[in-house]
Amino acid sequence: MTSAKRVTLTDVAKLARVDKSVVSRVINDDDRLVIKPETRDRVLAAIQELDYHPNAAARSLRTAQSGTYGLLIPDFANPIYAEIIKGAEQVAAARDTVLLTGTVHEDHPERYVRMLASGRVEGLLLASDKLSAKAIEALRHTGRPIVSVNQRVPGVERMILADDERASALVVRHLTELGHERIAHIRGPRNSDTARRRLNGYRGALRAGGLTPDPALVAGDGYTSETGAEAMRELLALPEPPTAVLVANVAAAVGALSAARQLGVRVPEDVSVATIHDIPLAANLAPALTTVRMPLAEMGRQGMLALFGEDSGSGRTVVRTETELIVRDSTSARA
Amino acid sequence: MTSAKRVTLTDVAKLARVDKSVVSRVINDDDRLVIKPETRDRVLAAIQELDYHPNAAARSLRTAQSGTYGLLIPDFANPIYAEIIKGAEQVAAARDTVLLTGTVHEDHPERYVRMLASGRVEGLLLASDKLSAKAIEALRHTGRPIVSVNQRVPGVERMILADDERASALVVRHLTELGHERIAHIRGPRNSDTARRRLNGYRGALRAGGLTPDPALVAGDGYTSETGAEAMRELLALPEPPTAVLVANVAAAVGALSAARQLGVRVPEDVSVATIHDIPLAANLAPALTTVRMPLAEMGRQGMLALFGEDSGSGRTVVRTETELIVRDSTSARA
DNA sequence: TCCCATCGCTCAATCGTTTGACTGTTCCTA
DNA sequence: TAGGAACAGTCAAACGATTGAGCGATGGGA
Repeated sequence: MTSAKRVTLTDVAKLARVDKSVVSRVINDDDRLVIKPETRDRVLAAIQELDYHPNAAARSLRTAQSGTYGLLIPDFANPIYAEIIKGAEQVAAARDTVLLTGTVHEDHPERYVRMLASGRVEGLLLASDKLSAKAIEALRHTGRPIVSVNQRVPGVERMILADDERASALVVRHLTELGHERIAHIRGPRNSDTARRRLNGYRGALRAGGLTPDPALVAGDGYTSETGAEAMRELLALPEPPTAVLVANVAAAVGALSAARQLGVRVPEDVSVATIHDIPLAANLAPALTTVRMPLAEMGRQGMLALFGEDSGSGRTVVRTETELIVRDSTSARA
Repeated sequence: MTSAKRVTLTDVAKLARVDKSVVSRVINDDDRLVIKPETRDRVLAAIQELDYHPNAAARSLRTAQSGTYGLLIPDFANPIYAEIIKGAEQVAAARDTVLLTGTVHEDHPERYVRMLASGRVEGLLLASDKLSAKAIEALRHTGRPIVSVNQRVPGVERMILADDERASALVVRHLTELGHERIAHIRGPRNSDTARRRLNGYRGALRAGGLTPDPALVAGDGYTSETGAEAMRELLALPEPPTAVLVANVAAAVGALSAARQLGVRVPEDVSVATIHDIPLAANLAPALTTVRMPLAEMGRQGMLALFGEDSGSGRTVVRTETELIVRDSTSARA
């Protein structure tokens, strides 16, 4: 009910019997301010008493800084973004800035341009590949810092990547150690940067293990359970089917598992399955999936740091820490 | 490279050879402005030419409106919030306002108070029960609109709820129709509003079906797979175990399923299992779970509308649309 | 004793928009 | 032909915080 109109700096100054500039400097710890302790106390008491909170708009207007950063993701339903968000939020909170997370709507790219251009957000973390080239150009044109996370985005100078090649390699090595030689790959979308890197890693690791990549053992073209199921059926229909499959992501792996089940092919007895991204779902499937944990939260963290210009290097950063193979029930020694 | 310092209304006004107030009124479609079409065209051309974007801070300062609303959730990793976010974002985008979604950190409730009090956000959608009573009181004290979604929050006047009682009832009816009579309930946390409502619905539906609720058949106290597994073990250890179980949420159901598997109890042959919230995971488990789809996106939508004051009623709103039983493989006729 | 430095503040301009009030033309109507 | 209405804008005061410059009083050193 205490619907006090609105408390401003002037109100506080009046109550504390000082100029509002003093209040402002006290709040902002301005070291050019020389002040008697008792005056400072009066100011602080007044702030307390009136429950004063600085107006964000006025502050932004004067300082040309909003203390807000944006994080663009394609879809909240995909749990890998939850991790990225967590890392980014952590850094934002520590820097006392606000993180504005939203999904990209392809139909309205100008929304994001406006947010940057109007000064509402100071910089953007791009974790989505759903933005068109011209939308990105428009974003870049605002002159505000933009950092991409988890994929290369043409035109964006700073990027934070996971070591997708190594993730694939970890799986392939695990499978070869189990005695597998016909190792297939269900790949992600052709236009996806991560999918390409995972494919590269798969091929490289095969060669490193003395095996020759067989083009017939690469199937699929998507990150959904439908494309995964379809690709699995293709592979299992081969004259000489694979004994193990590296699936590019968990959604596709879920599809692959159910396709195998429907065909009466047992996992891991008849075919081993492993995938990339250790989201909780992976552990709860039957059989529980062998996966590679990726440093998603760390990537969010580093992305945020790069936005602040607090990162070490320049250009591309590959986050290697935390990448780890998690062996569960979906892979076993070759029969 | 065109690093023009910063384009303001004054720049546009100069180029268009009018007063800046004219430009402002043109932009805001002020109907009190009378203007020659050719002048308006000059203004629009100047805006285009300079790529002018109104400064959000200045506008907020003057109008005392930020065009930003907050949505607080406990955890991005929980897919039910992805749905709520989707609905809320939709409305926000249609109203041309910005939605700021963030997770609640219990350690820093003043963060949210500050955001409201500083005028950064104009209102709050609360989808989290992680806020302490005094944090909520502090939020309320800002005098800004607050709407809770998916649960009752003491002190918050507007709330959007799903019909959790009915969801439980749908499952119980489905199970009785399959011939089950010993129907158990693995309940959610004691301090959770949704958990209580689901329990009530379960009891009510049993009675409506002519069955007497047996306290021994209610187990559990949590929404995690650990509590679900534990509760399932308890139930299966009963002298006369249930033939069907309604689990309060999917996470607990996942635990329940794996507990059953470990004990060699088959689902649905030996015991039927069903749960509430039709998230994608439910369809991908083995066996695929029978669930009740809840109107989460619709709740997000309505919550946002309530924030705008555009909702119909006052106080409590229960969203019934879209609630639907999805029968899959985890429930079958009693053996 | 005088001067200057330091202390402890105050003054006022400024950030970019919005908006109520106001001004100077035309034009129509009585 | 005077007077009011409609037209086509202009003026200037806000909104609330930040910040460089300024200014009187006190104290210390030469």
